[in-house]
Amino acid sequence: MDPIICTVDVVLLTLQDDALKVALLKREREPYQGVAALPGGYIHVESDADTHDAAMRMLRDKAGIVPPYLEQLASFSGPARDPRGWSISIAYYALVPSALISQQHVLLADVDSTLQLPFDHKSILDAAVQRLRSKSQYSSLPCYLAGETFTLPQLQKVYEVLMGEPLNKVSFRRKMDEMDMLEAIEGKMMASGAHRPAQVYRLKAAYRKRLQLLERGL
Amino acid sequence: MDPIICTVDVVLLTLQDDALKVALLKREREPYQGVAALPGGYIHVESDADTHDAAMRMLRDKAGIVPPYLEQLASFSGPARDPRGWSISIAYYALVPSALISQQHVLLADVDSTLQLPFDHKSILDAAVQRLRSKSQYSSLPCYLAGETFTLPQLQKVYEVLMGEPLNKVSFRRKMDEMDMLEAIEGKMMASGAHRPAQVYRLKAAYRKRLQLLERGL
DNA sequence: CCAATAGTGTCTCTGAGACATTATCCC
DNA sequence: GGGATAATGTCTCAGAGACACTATTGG
Repeated sequence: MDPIICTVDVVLLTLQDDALKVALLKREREPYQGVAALPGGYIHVESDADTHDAAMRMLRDKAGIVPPYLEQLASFSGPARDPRGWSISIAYYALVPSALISQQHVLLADVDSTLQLPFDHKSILDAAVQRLRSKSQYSSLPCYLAGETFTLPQLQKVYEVLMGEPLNKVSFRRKMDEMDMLEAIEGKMMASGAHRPAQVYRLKAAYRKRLQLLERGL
Repeated sequence: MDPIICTVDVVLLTLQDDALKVALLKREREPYQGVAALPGGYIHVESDADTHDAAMRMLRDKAGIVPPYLEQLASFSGPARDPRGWSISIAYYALVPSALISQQHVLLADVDSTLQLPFDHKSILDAAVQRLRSKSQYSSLPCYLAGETFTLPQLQKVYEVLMGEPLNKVSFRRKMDEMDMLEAIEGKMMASGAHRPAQVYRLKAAYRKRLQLLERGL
């Protein structure tokens, strides 16, 4: 029985200029050497505790990033997706604030542009974006794109970019309040022009490693 | 590099006696020969088009079932989950009306009982049940457990078993109406005692292979 | 006619959005 | 003070649940 090629690929997503971007790396080896692709590679049986661990390793080694959020997306398989033979890729997606990304290492591309990617990486990317947008509707997932501290108007903008539509300010604040996962940083305000500064918030410690779900969507 | 053991496992779920059950098979080979486990096996590189195809093959060959619904759940990996070595299992879950299951072939166990299962099959089962219950809140997924035709009271009961709580009859019917995916079978009623018989419905053709999602949960 | 369940009409209350008002900054 | 955005109060309308009532069967 031919061995199956087992790899892990990571869709690293961030927000830049009010748009959702994916981090791509030029491939160091064949196949598709030099082509921009999702960070990925072989599983290391000797050192990886599981595929999640392998995904963390790839982000650390190839992009220098320890993501605040990393979740398994799905696996992609078949004889044709990799020219080397029958393969399985366990795909993950990671969310990071853009401040964590050094653009020396990676290339950021708009997820909605008509990207050409090798293998079935376009399908993987599309699945990741769909998952993120879907979960954004009823969870605190977008907070991982917003950085450690943020104002409510900034967070609302993050949600709006992900959902692709403007949100009602009063309702948005009611929902954030209902989720009860943010804490105001006493006395810390953020000014951005000739107007009232906004209160700065952060995730409560209990929610920094865990999603908060909403009953009825955002 | 040691090859990675690649398998597919399927969580086959059905309703019986108003309870959610999982289909188990006695394992034919080592490891855990003779122990009840999730249907599963090696991927066949020569004949399987992908892991979904492999899952279908296992249900067909081992349980004689062609499921109306089969979805990838997640993959499970690591050095310890299989005594043979570092392994990956791509897990799927399938929904079938209990009428399709011949109990000669399989064993049905209550998913909420404290089952002992080999490998990490208990984790896989738990993940499948959680996914099913979660999706039941806002989709037509439970219809695949109800059989080809059913009455609204029957379908409501299916939803109630999955959600673990009684539902409001008026709201439930409003939602089913709003989803617009059922069609009454003209003149066909189902009587079940000394009372008014219920209208029999089926899924509209367009929804037999595709889920219908709700904006605001059921 | 009675018991039992199917199916529907309608009231109420919660909650989301729209709108308006106040607060607080820089110029 | 004026302009801009932050933050909050409040009105309205839609939708979900509660309740009640009608419909239709077997006994």
